[in-house]
This record gives sequence, C-alpha cells and structure tokens, in this order.
Amino acid sequence: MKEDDFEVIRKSSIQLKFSKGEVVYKQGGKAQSLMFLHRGIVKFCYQYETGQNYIMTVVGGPKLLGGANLFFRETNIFSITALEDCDICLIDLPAFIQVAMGNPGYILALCEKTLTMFQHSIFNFISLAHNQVNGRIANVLLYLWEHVYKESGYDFTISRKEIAEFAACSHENVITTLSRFKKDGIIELEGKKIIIKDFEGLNIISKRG
Amino acid sequence: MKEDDFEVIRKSSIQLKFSKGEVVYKQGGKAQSLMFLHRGIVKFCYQYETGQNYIMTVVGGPKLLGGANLFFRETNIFSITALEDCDICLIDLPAFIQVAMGNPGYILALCEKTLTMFQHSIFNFISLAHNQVNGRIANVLLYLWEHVYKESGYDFTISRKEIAEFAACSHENVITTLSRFKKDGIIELEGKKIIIKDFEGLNIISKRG
DNA sequence: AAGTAAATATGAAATATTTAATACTAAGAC
DNA sequence: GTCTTAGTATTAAATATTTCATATTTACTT
Repeated sequence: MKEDDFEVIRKSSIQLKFSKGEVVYKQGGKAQSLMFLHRGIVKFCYQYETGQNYIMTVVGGPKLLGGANLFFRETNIFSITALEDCDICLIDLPAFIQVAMGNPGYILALCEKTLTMFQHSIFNFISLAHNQVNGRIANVLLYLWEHVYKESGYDFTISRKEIAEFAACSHENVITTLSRFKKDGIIELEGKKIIIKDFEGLNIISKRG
Repeated sequence: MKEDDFEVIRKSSIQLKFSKGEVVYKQGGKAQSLMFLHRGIVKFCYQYETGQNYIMTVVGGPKLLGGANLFFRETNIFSITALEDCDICLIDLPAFIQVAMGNPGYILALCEKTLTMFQHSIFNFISLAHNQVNGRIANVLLYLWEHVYKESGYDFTISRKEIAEFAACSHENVITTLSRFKKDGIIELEGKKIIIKDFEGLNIISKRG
C-alpha cells in the first residue's frame, strides 16, 4: 500500500472502543464503513422478528471485517456485537473504494478475506445441517477454540446461551451436553472457563454426529 | 468490457454441454476455471466421507459461477452437478485474472455476484438452523421456484431425495411433508411436477417453522 | 414384454430434541 | 446487605424426527 493511499484512508477513519456486550453494527442499519478489528472478539448475529437470535459466526482480531457490507449494499444484514472488549477502526467506505479502484490487488485481497470468512461459516452451517446437537456443539467448541480464543489472550468463556445460539439448539441442551462432555473427560469447566482436554475425541464427535 | 479484453477471454474459453446428472466440477478436484452457465440448472453439493450428500445451493442460468473457486484457491470445495441439461462456458482463470487486474470494476462486479449467491445460501442456512422440517421444506420450495425454476423454461421437477439433501432431512420426511402440503391445498402434484398454489401459506410456514 | 432398479408412499418403533417446571448460584443495583 | 436478575443445572412430559419395514408406482434395460 502506497503512503499517500494509506493517508487518504487514515484521514477518513475513526478509532473506537467497544465494551463487552456493546452493539457495533445494528441489523437493518445503514452500512457506511468497513471495520478493522484491532483487538477483541465479536459475533455476527441475525435476529428474527420473533426475537430469536442466531449467531452466524464469531471472529477475533486483528481482522478486517465488513467486506460483506461492501457488497451487500445499503443495509447491514447482521448485527455485530462485542463478545469481549474491542478496539475497532471504522474505515469510510467511499474513501476506501476510491483508493481500491486504483489498486485491483487490494480488492482481490479483501474479497479473498471476506470469502474465507464465509467459507468458515459455510462449513459451520454444513455441520449444523447434518449433525445432531452433540456434533454441532463439539464443532462450535473446536471452531471457537482454534480460530478465536486460542491466541486471543482472552479466557475461553462464553455463555451457554451463546453456544446455543451458535449451535442452533436450546440452551438446556447445551448445558446437558457440556455436562456429559465433562463427565466423559472431554472438557473441563473451571469456573466460567471451558478447557478442552481431548481434541481427538471432540473431533470424532464433531464428525460422527 | 472492452473489445480486446473480451477477445482475450473468449480465446481461452471452452464451450461445453452437460446432460442432466453429469458432474461439471468434482469436489476435491483442481479449480482452474470460472464457469459461465448460459442455460440450465446446477446444484452445488458437498459430499461427506460417509457418502451423505448435502446440497448447498441450486442455481439457474444465465449466471457466472465459480467466483468461489477464484478465492478458495486450488481445490473445489463443492461438486457442481447438472440438474437439467446445461450449456456451460469454461473461462480460463489466469486469462480472466490478467484482464481483471486491469479493470477493478470487473472484480468488484464478480465479487458482488459471488457474495450475493453466498447471501442466498446463508439465508437458506439460517432457515435450516432455526426452522423445523415443515418450514425448511417450504423455504426450499419457495427458493427453488422464485430463483431457479420460475423463469428457467424447465418444469419444476426435482426428486424428493434432492429436496431432502437441500432441506437436510430424511427423504421420507420430504414425502410425508409434501403429501400434507398437498392435502392442505398448498401445493399440487401433477406427475413429477410441483405446482405451488398458495404462496402466502407457504411463506407463513417458511417463517413460523 | 419381463425383469430390475429407482423413486414414491405409508405407518410403527426408536431416538432426539424442545418445552416447562423447578432450584441453585453468581453478579449487579439500590 | 438485600433484592433482583441472569446464568447454570436437572428432570419429566410433550413433540419432532429418523430409522426401519413394507408396498406401490415409474422408468430403464435387456
């Protein structure tokens, strides 16, 4: 990236801090910026009219987000909410597009990142579609640990309710399943912290259902 | 698109015909081309080691496909199979990228199309995650009619097994559900052909589960 | 035309999942 | 400190779904 390109983008960006639980983007709101997640963890959430939530994916920084908004036009189709305290830089979309049109390589790179994120989601969805609750929860735990919490510096603490919204099942079912995993020695629960003991075992459950 | 750009791409493209049931791309195979679906209907299919299939999406021509491959690199993560006879033009990827690098607008446009396709899939997945079989099948029927069969020139005929692979349930369940829809006057079955009678009703079922 | 395979159809039994009722614990508000 | 709320935990009953067994129809092969 050339110095003056960088300057254009920096000038039109805003640095923000979000606390755990705060909403960064609101579903249905106007999408006017890309978002660089410096540090922290956020969830992408779809909300039904009935009030039910569905967590589409969870990602940790540093990562450029909002490629989806770049193409999905005017409105956000998801809410983005901080799961842990976040440092976020909002990048003005018109400024970015102006710079990007002079640098096809940026666009390709951004698309690649965005699609890679979608790809993760899609594999998660495929797991949802074809596995039973056991396998879905195992899959969610593995994803969260490997791709989000492992190197994030945050404790692997996430509420049963949120696991339920990610694995698309009732929170009672998550509680029961986690208890069983614990009894079987696959995970340990230290206060709020989840510790995976037997990755191999979880993997097998995640595949076989 | 400029004339000579078009020429470069045309020179490196191949026109092919595929019959109903033929595999266009094989999951795990090398991805070396974009694909322009002139005419016909294809399914994107994910296959498990266990032999189970899952249909990720179904699309009808004319449409540019394979943007996923452009970014998901070396190997196809899905198989693409013809559901109806297809005319397909395979576009050499290196040639396309060469032209595209000189035209950032093409890349944006391609990404937008690809992401729009993903967006459809994602809404479908969200329906899968949160609805019961009734709603999932209603959703699949509406999607297939509205976005694939309605203006395709093909009869809306698709096997119960394929609906099952799309809605992620057993084929027995599809059969039972279609019978009930028929009894309730929501659809009609004319031989192999599915005719939706009550769009409003299907929509309600698709939303309420 | 007969035989075979594939798709459609149906019902019963087995299994999985949600819902509802209830209780305990931890954290935040006042 | 007490009250309130949200999260965690467990169970039984109600419901949804899959699996299995079996039959019929349709399409394809020879």
